[in-house]
Amino acid sequence: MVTKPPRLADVANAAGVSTATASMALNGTGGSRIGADTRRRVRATATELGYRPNTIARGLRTRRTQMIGFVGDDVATTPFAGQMIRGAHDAARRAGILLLMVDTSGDPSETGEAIAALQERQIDGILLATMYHQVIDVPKAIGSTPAVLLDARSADDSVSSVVPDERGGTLGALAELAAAGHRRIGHLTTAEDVEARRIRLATWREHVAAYGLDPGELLAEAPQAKTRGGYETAVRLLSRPERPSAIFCFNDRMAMGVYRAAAELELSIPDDLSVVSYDNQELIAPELDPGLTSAALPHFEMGSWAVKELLRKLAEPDAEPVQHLMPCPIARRDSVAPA
Amino acid sequence: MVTKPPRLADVANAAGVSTATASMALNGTGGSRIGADTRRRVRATATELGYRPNTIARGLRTRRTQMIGFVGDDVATTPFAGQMIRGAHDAARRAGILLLMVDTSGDPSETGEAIAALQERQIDGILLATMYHQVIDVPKAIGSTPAVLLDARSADDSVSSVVPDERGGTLGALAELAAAGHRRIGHLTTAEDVEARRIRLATWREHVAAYGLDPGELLAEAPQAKTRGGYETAVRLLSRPERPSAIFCFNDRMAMGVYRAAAELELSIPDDLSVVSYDNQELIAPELDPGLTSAALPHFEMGSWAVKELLRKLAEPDAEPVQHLMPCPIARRDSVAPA
DNA sequence: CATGCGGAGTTAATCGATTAACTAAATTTA
DNA sequence: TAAATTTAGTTAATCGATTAACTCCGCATG
Repeated sequence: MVTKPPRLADVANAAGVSTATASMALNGTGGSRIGADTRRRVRATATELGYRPNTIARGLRTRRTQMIGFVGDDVATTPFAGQMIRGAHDAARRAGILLLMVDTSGDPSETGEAIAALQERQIDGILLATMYHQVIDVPKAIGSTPAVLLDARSADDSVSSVVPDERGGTLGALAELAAAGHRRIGHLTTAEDVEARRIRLATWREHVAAYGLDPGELLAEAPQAKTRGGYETAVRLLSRPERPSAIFCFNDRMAMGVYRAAAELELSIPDDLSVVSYDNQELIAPELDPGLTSAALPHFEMGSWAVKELLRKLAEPDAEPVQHLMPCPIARRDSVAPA
Repeated sequence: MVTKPPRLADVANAAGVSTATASMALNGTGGSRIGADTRRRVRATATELGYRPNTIARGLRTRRTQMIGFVGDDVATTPFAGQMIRGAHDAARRAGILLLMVDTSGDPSETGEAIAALQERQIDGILLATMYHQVIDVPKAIGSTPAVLLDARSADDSVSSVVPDERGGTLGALAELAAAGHRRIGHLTTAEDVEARRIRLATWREHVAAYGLDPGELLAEAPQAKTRGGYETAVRLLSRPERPSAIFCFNDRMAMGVYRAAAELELSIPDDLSVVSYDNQELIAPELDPGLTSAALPHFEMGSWAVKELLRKLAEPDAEPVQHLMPCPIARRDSVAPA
């Protein structure tokens, strides 16, 4: 037999008070209007009956559903982004909030529909996440719904956002090599025109310029940031007359190609060649042999920061938007040796 | 200036009808009670005003929120499971339903809380997903909420579920090798006691028995199903007097270790050694050189199957639970050559 | 002694939809 | 022509909470 879950009215009845009193007793609202023992009695009755409030009914009245929307472009699929969801999820959970997920499969026309679907469900706010660090226009469908961008910055900074500190991460990775005495540090980059490429490349150029080296000799570009591209480009770079003593790779997948190239050219990592990289992808960096030193993309931290910022926005609607750079800590492993 | 979104009452007013008529006109309910031109007029007014129904209010009345809960134990983090979420998400989206996600971080005591949090929000049903194929007890917190298990089967089959057809996938992988003329097929397994290990191992044993081979000679077990374990175990297996001409690996990470072992023993894949594996992990199988032939875990398909089954349950509450085996198709690459 | 006030509640309105029950006019049927 | 049925709506109840406005009692104060 299926018994219906108890409503607030059932609790109120059983405790011999009105629903108003029951509501105030359970929520601790209404100040001094509720006596201490009435409050205790109501609470006990609620526990006894196994009362759980109907958040839908409450949301209708209070205009707060304790749900926030997570809109991602293909986010659920990409491997690291799971951490972004988890970071957001954890911070939300701690505040008694649940995540309503929508994935747009990278189709921008779907984004508007996704946002509308969330708004129909009266979510309290929206997290807008992109698959990789980029600059976007905030979809106008957002309207006045509080929102925070994740792994993206808005062109006009009208909304709070958090992105990885790519420059800091690159400086950190290069510092690992510099500390080991490397000067001639090569860079393997990708031809894909993304924010990450731009910043990592520019930061590496600063380093090269600081040592008065020729970037042309030390830079190589693959058409795509994949293992094959890393392999082919590394073979070219390492076959040049004056090869670098260390390589900074655009990402771990390319670094995987560098390992293959080094093996083929009979260069031992890290003794003949030190390697540092970016992303710290969990299925790659620790699994390579030797373990790859890599600047970590702080997806988890970005996810929870975004939720906290959204909660702040909900608490103080007039607060100024904040653009946050999240540090990329270096995961030290065994791919760096003294020059 | 922030104008409030229009309510049904606003549409009804603007169209000069009652809210009841407006509701019926927009939803197509109420049979012939609404005239064709009234219906048109109401619809036009709704579009004009940009009316979007408040699903929360509707849900309070209809007891359908068009949301389903997705409870995972660490699911968001694990790499393949993204596909499971996406499969579920896609199927749900197509039916106008959104996914409310909760992750329990693998903590069983949290599962009850997670389910309660979802029920408070009046979700229409629950998807209960586990990180890897296993047999579980259905948490009693579920109560009478319609539920479907994902990548898990309930001990008493009281709830619908979908799991990968591990036996079929193993047979398929072995058939790849058999078709290439291999007889002496080794198996690298893991010591971890999981459902997948049991079925893959038992199915491989059937094959060995069918050819009258000695399983002891051809089987090797690593403590964990990781790259290092695969490497060490493969070195042992391939150094035996009569080494197998092909290896079936428990998973792709172990296969990655086999590749390393083969390189070290100067065996060329696939000419000296054919390799097939399981999981078809997207960051491993296609990235290895040569590409690894692997039986795919159909996470996406399981995700969407589970949603469809849940929708069926919602439509016909008295339907019998179904235990579904989802086929594991073979992803053919270049790691198999004729014996 | 009347008045004002704080304490402890209750009553009833409200959030934004859906839907059962009712109504009035037009049309068909007997 | 009167009764029955169909058409095209309207009115009001309802879902399960929250909360503004009101009541009632006892006590202190001028």
